Amino acid sequence: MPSSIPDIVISRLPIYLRALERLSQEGHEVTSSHELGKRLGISSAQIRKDLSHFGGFGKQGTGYKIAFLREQLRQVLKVEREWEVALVGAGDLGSAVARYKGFAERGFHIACVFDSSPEKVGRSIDKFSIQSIDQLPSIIQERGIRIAMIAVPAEHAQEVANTLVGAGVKAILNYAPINLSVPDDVHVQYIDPVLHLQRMTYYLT
Amino acid sequence: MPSSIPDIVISRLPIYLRALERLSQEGHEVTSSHELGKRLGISSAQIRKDLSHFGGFGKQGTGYKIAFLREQLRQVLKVEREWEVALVGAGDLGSAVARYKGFAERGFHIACVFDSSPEKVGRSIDKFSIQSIDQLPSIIQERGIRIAMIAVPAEHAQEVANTLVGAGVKAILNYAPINLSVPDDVHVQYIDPVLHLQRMTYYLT
DNA sequence: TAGATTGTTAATCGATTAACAATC
DNA sequence: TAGATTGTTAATCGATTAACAATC
Repeated sequence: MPSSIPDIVISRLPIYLRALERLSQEGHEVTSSHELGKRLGISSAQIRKDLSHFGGFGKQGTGYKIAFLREQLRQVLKVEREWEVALVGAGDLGSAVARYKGFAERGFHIACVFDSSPEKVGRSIDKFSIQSIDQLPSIIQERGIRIAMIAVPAEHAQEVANTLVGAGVKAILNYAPINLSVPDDVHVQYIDPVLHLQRMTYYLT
Repeated sequence: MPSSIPDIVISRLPIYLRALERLSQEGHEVTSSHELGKRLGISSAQIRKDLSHFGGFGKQGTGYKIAFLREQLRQVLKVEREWEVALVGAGDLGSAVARYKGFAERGFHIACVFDSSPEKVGRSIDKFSIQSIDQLPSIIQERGIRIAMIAVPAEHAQEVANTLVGAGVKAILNYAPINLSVPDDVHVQYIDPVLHLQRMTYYLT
């Protein structure tokens, strides 16, 4: 009954996964909820509780085998496979996103890049040829793409989201500094670095 | 007694502020907790409760004057002023961050850019001349910079953080996909777009 | 005035933590 | 075995929501 697992638990799993991959890189083979918690600033009880939603991955007395737990988390999160992602917006921000290597390195492949500006259509960013937004629905439907990133100005983000949803996209990473309205079965995550800075200035001085 | 205000309340204020600025742009002059909540997917009760920590900004029967509430929130968050920010890392990611116009537009000015690579030192990204990381402590201390962004590879992020903290930085926006250990009086926020994508794939299919 | 909406209190809900039996 | 650490239950803690008097 996956629907019974709180969103907040799901949201922490990628953090655990990232830490496990780092520990693995550093040559560790085994870890414990205590060690993991210390690294992440999270209580060991919370880590054990979160993991217990999906099964017993550890052994009393010894902890967790890193390679095993990592693989389990990858499967739970469905990131043991590769995903194709559509990118909308080929301005400064969209170009930077398209050039960022970190997505493909971690299993998210940019499959197509769209822009509404006729001057940009046909040009390339790295290996990506920019396509017209008019072609977005047919291309996304044909390739069965479920994930998209929005990197257009705030004033166009909602209409782009509507188009994406209409084309069957179920997960949107939104770089535009605006909240999107989408149906309940569509997931949205937001990236707005300025917002993060504004969350810290309150505490300064 | 600002210390009594929950972090989670502070973290929502920039979201409210962003929505208010948008409403203002769209020509609205007045709003209500209900309208704001509908836009943001947050209950009106929560918005009223959050705001009430800082004072009574609204009027019964009519709601909130957008310009006034916005100004109040800007002062609470200390973003009515301009802030200088240091950027560490001038690789692909750091260059993209340096070129991003959104920071300055919203009051966060990149004041200096550092890199450890001798080949990069002396070069420029846009108007920023890349400086040696060796000069970081003295420059940050002289200019009294309190906020920094880290855009270096994960394996160097912790040492960069240590240097920044030593130089007096109290707020760090970390683009490296790794958790940082810092003293209690230093605030850290994280940006890792892949992590956000991994938070959505769980729900797909 | 009547309708609308705030600010706030009390109730509910959910998440985190503490504690410990089980067991490696 | 003795020490360590899990998985889980119960207790605590904190955040969200509901409700409403106050009042514009």
